[in-house]
Amino acid sequence: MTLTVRAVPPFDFDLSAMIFSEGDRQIRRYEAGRFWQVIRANGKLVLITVKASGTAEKPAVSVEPRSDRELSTSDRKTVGENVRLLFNLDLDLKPFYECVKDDAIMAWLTRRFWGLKSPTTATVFEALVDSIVEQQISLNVAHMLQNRMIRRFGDELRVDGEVYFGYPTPERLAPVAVGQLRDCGLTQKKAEYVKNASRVVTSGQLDLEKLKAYEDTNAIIRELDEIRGIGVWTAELTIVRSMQKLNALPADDIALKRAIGHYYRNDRKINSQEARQIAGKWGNWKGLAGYYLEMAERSGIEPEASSS
DNA sequence: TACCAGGTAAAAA
DNA sequence: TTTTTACATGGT
Repeated sequence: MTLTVRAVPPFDFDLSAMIFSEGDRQIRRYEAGRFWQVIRANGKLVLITVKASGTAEKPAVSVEPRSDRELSTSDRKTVGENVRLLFNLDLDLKPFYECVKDDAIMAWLTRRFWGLKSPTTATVFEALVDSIVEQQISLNVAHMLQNRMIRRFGDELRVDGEVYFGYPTPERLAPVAVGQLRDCGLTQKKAEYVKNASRVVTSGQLDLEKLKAYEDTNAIIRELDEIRGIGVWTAELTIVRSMQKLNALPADDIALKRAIGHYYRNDRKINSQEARQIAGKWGNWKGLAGYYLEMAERSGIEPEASSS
């Protein structure tokens, strides 16, 4: 049973899913034109497999949901909504492209990555925990630790004899012993942060999903910042990843500074102030512009030398 | 081997 | 009030 999902053009599925091509096959991965991941639809675990055909200007996205339980019409509708969220399909890139057209570097990137949309996590909680884990250490190491956590505490779904893991819920993480999180490689402090953040959510003290509706991004940062272990950097990273608010940008981020310095300052090291200054040209699209830069660094592309 | 990697809170000055 | 330090782990 396959369902089709609407996507606002331009949208290049292959380009947008590329970020998941190194992923764990039992958790989340893009391979040979297919993306798959376990999500929750109305409490049911569902393995979704997403494919696309057509062009960036006329994209055709389809999803095949599979579960060990019967899926109702309502469940399938939820699956479609989740896919639109995961790949940010309702996002219109045109205003972003228009906004940065006078920035030569960013304009080049938008041509090169035409149709690239930044992904969104299924839940705000997932982005929050991932961001905590990513504090201070390299992404390679962070991904390893995250995968260990997901494999250890995530819900298992068996489909066609294969086992897949969904991201652990706050209910699952709140009661675990700090030592168990440390076994995954987290520091003592990070283990405490993750457990505490889970408790803040399960106790009802903070409704993370409700923060998405806030108009004021700074108000969200302030609320997240009150959670122990969450600073401005972690809050901003959580917002850009999970809330489809692409105006937030962690200007203190060491990788972002490296990328800006690389493309805008001839590979020179720059400070946070300089990063903010350059990012000023991106208006309300700082977060998405930062994503394009990150993708540029990953793919190792360079602007072609202008002929004279 | 030593140092760095998409920070943060707590201790020390 | 501002500056320094511990933190875990994999890559280089």
